Amino acid sequence: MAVAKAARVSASTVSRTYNHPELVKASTRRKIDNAVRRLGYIRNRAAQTIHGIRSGTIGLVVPTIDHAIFAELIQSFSEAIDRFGFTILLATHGYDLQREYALVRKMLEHRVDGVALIGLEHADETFSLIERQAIPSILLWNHADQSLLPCVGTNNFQAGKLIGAHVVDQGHRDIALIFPPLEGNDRASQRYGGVQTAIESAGLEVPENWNLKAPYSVSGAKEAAASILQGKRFPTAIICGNDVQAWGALNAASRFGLAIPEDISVTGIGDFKGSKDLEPALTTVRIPARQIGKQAATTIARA
Amino acid sequence: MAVAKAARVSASTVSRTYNHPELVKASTRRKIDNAVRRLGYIRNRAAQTIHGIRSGTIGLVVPTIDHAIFAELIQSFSEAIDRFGFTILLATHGYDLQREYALVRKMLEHRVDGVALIGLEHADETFSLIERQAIPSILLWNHADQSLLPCVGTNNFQAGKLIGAHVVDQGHRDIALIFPPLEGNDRASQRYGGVQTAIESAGLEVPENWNLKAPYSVSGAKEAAASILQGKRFPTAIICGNDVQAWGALNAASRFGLAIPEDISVTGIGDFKGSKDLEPALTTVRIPARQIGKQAATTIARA
DNA sequence: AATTGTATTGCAAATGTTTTCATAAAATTA
DNA sequence: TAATTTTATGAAAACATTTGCAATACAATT
Repeated sequence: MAVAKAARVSASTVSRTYNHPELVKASTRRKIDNAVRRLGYIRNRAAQTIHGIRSGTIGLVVPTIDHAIFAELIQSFSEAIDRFGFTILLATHGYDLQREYALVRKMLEHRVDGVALIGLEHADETFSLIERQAIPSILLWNHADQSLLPCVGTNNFQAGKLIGAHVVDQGHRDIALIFPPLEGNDRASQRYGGVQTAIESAGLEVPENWNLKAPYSVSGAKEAAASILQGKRFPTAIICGNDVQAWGALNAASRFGLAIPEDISVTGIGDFKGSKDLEPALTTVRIPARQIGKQAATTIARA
Repeated sequence: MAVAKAARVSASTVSRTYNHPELVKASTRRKIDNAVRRLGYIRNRAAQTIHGIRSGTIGLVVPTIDHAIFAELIQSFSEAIDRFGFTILLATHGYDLQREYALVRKMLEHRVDGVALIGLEHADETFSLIERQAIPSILLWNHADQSLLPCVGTNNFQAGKLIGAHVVDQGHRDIALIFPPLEGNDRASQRYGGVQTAIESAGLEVPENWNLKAPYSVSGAKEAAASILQGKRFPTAIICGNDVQAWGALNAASRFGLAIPEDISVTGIGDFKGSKDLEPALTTVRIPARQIGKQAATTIARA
């Protein structure tokens, strides 16, 4: 190796200077340091990794980053994992669980020291892959006691039920729903289930044309809400699957000149950082993204 | 190697099955395939990397992810780079350029095939490191002709000047500014410079107590705006350094019962996806995050 | 001066893969 | 059938590093 040559020592000694400096004489260390600096040498982790030494990376595979939903989570996960000396290998699958499988495979090719995925629902191959490779893993954002793999997150069914019950308790009888597409998204599915459960157990029902699926974006939800508000009959409450869509609905209500919460109530479910500052205020269930990220990082780094 | 043993062939043949399958007999390939499946074998990229074969990773170092500013950029960059077969190694430095240097070093230890950074301003060591290691690099988000390294982004000075001139042209004379801290953030600095230039060249001046720096968050800006609006004299326009802060200012205005844009004008600079759907509408300069990400990915993948 | 102990370093093997070169086997041609 | 070409495979070196073991050097003790 070049540095060893330049410092006139063996490769072993260079290696030791990095990994067990106390075993090498101060003067030798200085020689090596100089050579390192002179040549601009940077250790090659790949070469370490094939020795079975950990790669120092954690694979993080998320559906998407740009909806601000996961951004906060990724940020806190990244910060926390960094403190353990790991770096994140990041990839997005766009709610396609087959792609997720392929991405996890790719992560394993890179010999990540662990994988973190969003949600509890994944392709069977993904589960068996993780199991066979015996790679530390963690599922984020959603929580269930009987999960196959370790998970940290909230119980989204409960969150949905909570918000549904809250709206019903406020006396609303005409309720509309705006949710994202549910396939491949167990978080949304469970929230939806929770909301429906709460509504049904109050003996209510959501009419077909008030039960909408809209794209996971402010504008998508705004359009959906507008289509509801255009009708001659109005709901008195719109329950949205998440804060981004709630924000869209809020904007639509403003556009129609409706006062919140006098004329209409809009609720979200809290995966959105800015929600607490919205005017008019949004009723929402907070989900502690930062805590989830931090806790997850700790769990997987210790594995 | 285990697979070679199990299939009773040499390691060379296994390698060829992956890289030059046409060179190996179909029957042998089948044997190897079976062994691979049976053992759940996954190629070790680290071992390839030490051969000088590319690692298939690009290092992306950003100030932060969770402000939704960069989320869209990261998303599009990630998608685009994925199409070239690369995976992202992601890290955040929290606007600390020394930390950024350390992170870039770490990326180089992992032998990334390229690095992408945010902004044009970086520690000298960072520049010399990139230069010495001759690693393909790209600077995102900001653009300048005389940049030391390749960059794709917008001219933030121009953006600032544009919005400043627009506000002045509308006849505003009492203008307040809310910007994020400028240290280590050349995007914000340049916008600020542009806005100030526009204001000064109209012969105007921003009073000290209307020229605020606030944290890069909705709530931070909301507070700052509130402190301005509490005074007995009001500005007729608030120019914010970015859309997140503009959103905060908007919320503050709503809280004070001010109508937009009749009573007060609020402008942002567009790094925020949902801005176009805000009610009341936000005046802003759009920055094409998706395009920047895509273009950057293409540039660096080709390098 | 001989012995023992300790501190420092190098050697060689190992890691998982790719690649070049050589060789063996099979197929083609004369 | 022999000679030649083609196809398929293996052996060995290379990549950058770590590590166990051996060797050397030096100091301390007897």
